[in-house]
Amino acid sequence: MTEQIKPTDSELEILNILWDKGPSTVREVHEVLEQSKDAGYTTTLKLMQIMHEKTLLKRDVSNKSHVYTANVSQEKTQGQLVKRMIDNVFNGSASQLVMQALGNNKASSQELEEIRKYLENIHPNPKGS
Amino acid sequence: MTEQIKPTDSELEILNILWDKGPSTVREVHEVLEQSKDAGYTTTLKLMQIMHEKTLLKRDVSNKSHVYTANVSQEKTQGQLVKRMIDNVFNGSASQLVMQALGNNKASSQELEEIRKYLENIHPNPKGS
DNA sequence: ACAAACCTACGAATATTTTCGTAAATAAAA
DNA sequence: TTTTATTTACGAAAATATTCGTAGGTTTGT
Repeated sequence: MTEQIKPTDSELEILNILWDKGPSTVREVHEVLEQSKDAGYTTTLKLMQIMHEKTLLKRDVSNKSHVYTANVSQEKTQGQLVKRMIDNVFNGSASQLVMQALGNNKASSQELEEIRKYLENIHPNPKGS
Repeated sequence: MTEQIKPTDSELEILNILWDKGPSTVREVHEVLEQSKDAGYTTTLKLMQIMHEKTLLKRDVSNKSHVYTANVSQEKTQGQLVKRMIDNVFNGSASQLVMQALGNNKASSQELEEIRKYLENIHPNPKGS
């Protein structure tokens, strides 16, 4: 069994920023975070330190301002979160999750088109709709 | 804005049982729960009482053993959880979630077929571009 | 050199979630 | 009736997650 990645909501926010920006200092992460929520600087610092202890983040201590990097891939993390949702919320049915994600205008028509193409690749439609 | 349904993991387990079995007593829920985890009876009771306070559950007190029912629909709850995942994990892209859910053999070929049919039936509302 | 700004580490307060022991009431069994 | 089992209510412990103040060190600006 591969290790379970289970970031909390706050941790996920930080991972998102690091996946987006790449290696960053606490200050850099905090400045992005501030735009959407209000938390003190040391709160962000503490969170990232904890994430480092959990090995969710790597860090480079050679400079005064430590530089943190995500130590789990976005793909793999997304995969585990989706799998968990399929199991816990959709009783193991991936298709039910997909349909829920496609309903209610959650996806634009452009996105729907993307998905159609993707589907044809992994499961070509013999009739060619 | 509609009320936010945000069940915890434990609460979701209970909701799943109630959605599946319909109105049930604490004992009935607990017996199902026991099969997959080990927790004491009063733990289940307390959880369901809290869920009732939060109005996640309704209850009928006319008998000695109270009968609980889910007070949120499975559809709506699933929808909100999926939307939250799209926002927090996939930066708002439903298609990315879908592709993640379809990759890595998370869906059987039968499921893929279901999804393909579902997609053909969708009449996309052109709001995104 | 001195002060101001910045950074980390640490500990602890808060908040939330999960767990369960115990007491009181009711029902069932003996 | 007396005992045993079942159920609720309550409170609080335990576990986890989030927040922040403060101290001490380093760098930067004057």
